[in-house]
Amino acid sequence: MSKTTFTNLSSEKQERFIQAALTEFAANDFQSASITAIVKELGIAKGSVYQYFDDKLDLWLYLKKHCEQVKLSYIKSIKRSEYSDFWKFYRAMYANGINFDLENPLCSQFLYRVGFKEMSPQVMPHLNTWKKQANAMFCQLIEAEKKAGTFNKKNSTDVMAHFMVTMSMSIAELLQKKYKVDFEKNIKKGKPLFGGNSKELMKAVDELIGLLEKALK
Amino acid sequence: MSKTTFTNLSSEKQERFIQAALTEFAANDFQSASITAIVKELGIAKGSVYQYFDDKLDLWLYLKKHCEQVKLSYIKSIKRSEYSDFWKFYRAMYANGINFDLENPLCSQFLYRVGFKEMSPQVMPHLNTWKKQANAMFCQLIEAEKKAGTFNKKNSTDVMAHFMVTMSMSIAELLQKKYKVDFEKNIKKGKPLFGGNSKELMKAVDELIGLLEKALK
DNA sequence: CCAAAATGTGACCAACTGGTCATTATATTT
DNA sequence: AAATATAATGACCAGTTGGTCACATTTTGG
Repeated sequence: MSKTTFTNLSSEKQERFIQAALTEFAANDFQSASITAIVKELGIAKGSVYQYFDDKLDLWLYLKKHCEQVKLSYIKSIKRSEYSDFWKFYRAMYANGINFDLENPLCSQFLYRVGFKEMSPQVMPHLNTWKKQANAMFCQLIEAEKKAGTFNKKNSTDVMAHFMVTMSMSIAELLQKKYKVDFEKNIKKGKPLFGGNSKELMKAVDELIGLLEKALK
Repeated sequence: MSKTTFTNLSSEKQERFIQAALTEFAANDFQSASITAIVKELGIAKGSVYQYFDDKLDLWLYLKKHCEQVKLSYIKSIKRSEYSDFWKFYRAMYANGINFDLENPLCSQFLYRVGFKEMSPQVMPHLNTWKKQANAMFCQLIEAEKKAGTFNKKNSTDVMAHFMVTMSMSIAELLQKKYKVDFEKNIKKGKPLFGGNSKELMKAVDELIGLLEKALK
């Protein structure tokens, strides 16, 4: 997971490298992402990449861990115990997730790829870790809510968890459809992923959460 | 869309070719799918492919249309008017969809890729056509149900449609999670996608539809 | 039976890929 | 200032790709 040569680099250089690599890996899947394209963009020699990382997979894993940590920093601050109602808690978590998207479009796009689109055989063994974690977390939450009586006990926990995880992550697509947000364009122009219309956006989110609520409680 | 040279081929040869191409394009995204691999598998010359199709994209588009037609043949037989209850109708449609999966694992896997995982820039303009159609169809259905009073009028049609389409298509993932069905393995072994446990499967489907029903009515 | 049309072929091409490594340049320490 | 350790380089490699085209083979119909 990244050689000392990379960690020894000045943090500016590291950041520049990460940005360039992320841009490439956010726009292409593992197989198609090109190391050559990254070094060309950075104006460095290809050999340098292999002074920093063992190989392409090593770089990918580093980027993945990096982005996951950034995302985690947005989410872990929200605690269930600080909210009276589960759905208020859920909504707060969601809002933070959107903040993450707005402030880290590249990370967001890359993780979207990793979580939803990636199927390259080389990385298959390293997928699902995040989704599995999210799923496990939701299962735990749901069990607790069942005990508290706010969730329907008749439905199996894993189906409910699947329901929530899927809908949570599908919001992006809804927004693309409903508001014709063009993520790719926004990324290329350096704009925030949602182009700025967060209010409209939260309305759609609210409606979707409302549906979830009706389904599960 | 495919040259006369291909349509002139005996239907056995056509079928063999389609199977081989589909196998490759079901297992790899557009960029990574290899024409060389297809001709090697078939034992024909690479030049032949370009006697049949203009280029890689032309072949892909042909496969897409082919699979969509096969899928459509399973779905179009189900008519809303023949069911008293929307959810019975929906369930019947879903059962037919699963039949399609069982009987055409390669088509199914390929369409799954096209609809969910594909992001190769070359094919981007040709994506979403199916999803858009599905979405439009659901919007129409929902509007009708709203008028009949069986769907909640307070929720916007497009959010509801998104809800249904997303959940419908996510079933595959749920089954992978819940029953640890390994699609890739089943495909390689020539088994049906779900390995045969259709009963267990329909139970999960029923539960999910139950959740949808609660959310929307 | 032969000519003409339709199919099939595979060596070949340019463009790319991830990865290597001997060499050079730059810091750091003695 | 010399010696050593660290970092950067880019020509080069073997392997891949989609696509071409002059040629060989087969099928067709007069």
